[in-house]
Amino acid sequence: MLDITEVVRRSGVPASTLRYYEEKGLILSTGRRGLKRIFAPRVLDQLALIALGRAAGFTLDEIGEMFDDGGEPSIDRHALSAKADALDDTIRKLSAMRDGLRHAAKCPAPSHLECGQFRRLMNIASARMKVEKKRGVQEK
Amino acid sequence: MLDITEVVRRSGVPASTLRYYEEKGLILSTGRRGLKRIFAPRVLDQLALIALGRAAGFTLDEIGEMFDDGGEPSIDRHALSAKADALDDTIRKLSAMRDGLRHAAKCPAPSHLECGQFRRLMNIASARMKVEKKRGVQEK
DNA sequence: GTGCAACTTGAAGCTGGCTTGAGGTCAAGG
DNA sequence: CCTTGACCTCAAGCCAGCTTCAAGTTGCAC
Repeated sequence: MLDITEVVRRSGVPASTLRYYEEKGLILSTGRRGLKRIFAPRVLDQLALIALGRAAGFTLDEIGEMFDDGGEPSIDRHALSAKADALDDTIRKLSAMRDGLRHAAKCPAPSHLECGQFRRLMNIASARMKVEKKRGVQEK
Repeated sequence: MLDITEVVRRSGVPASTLRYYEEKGLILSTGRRGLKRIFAPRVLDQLALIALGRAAGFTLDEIGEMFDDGGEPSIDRHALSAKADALDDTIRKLSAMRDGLRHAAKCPAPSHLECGQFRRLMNIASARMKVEKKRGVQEK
């Protein structure tokens, strides 16, 4: 049994986040010592799985559905495939974008606007904007 | 010269967004007809460029720095390369994630937790979480 | 038994990129 | 001249995923 401090130390997840996850029903504390939450060691796996899900682009709500009533992971393999496909899609778009950026970086045209490839890229991006409702990729 | 309705129609960007961009200094209206904003046709290129930048993961502030005082694009080629590299990095991570998901989807282990590859993936994801301050990928 | 650091709670705040709403103004059509 | 309705402004709201804050408890060391 681990107290919250120990979970923070071993998972790297801040206490505030642990409380938030518990409130959301993603993890469960098994009791208290005084006020302090006590967690079963299993929570470390659950947190790793949450991290994985987040990295793969699942929302917390979606991740919540990946645990059964007992807190054991029971992941729909279809959902995994679907997410893999979605990732593939994202990857393709980002690759096109990367190639365009790379071209623009070394393109000899005086202004990027005079570069055909750059204009094509712009048009793709703005056409996507017209069609897509909401989709974002952040890179910090 | 285009009024805002025309810009909306031709760019697909909502009027509220145009006003927001103008407020942020990303685009400039060249005057008014009554109350209505009037834009130079150039704004369509600017909007396409903004869409491109957004799709490539630039923030609006970063995109703002890509226009010179006159509103002409003057993009630092180094910044483009750097962004391309960042995209590459993201693409690599997403690819690893996709492969892991795909494996998990067809892995015969009774629980994903018993699958070595899945656990490795989980560990990578949670290790990243410990190290990284803020990085996100949204899909859908 | 007392101090105090570390925990607790609930609510509010933050970031980015917009959207929405209330209330106001104006040009054009009838 | 008057209505209509598309635009305007400014402020507030929304989303996810947290973080931060103020105020309240607590276990443990002394």
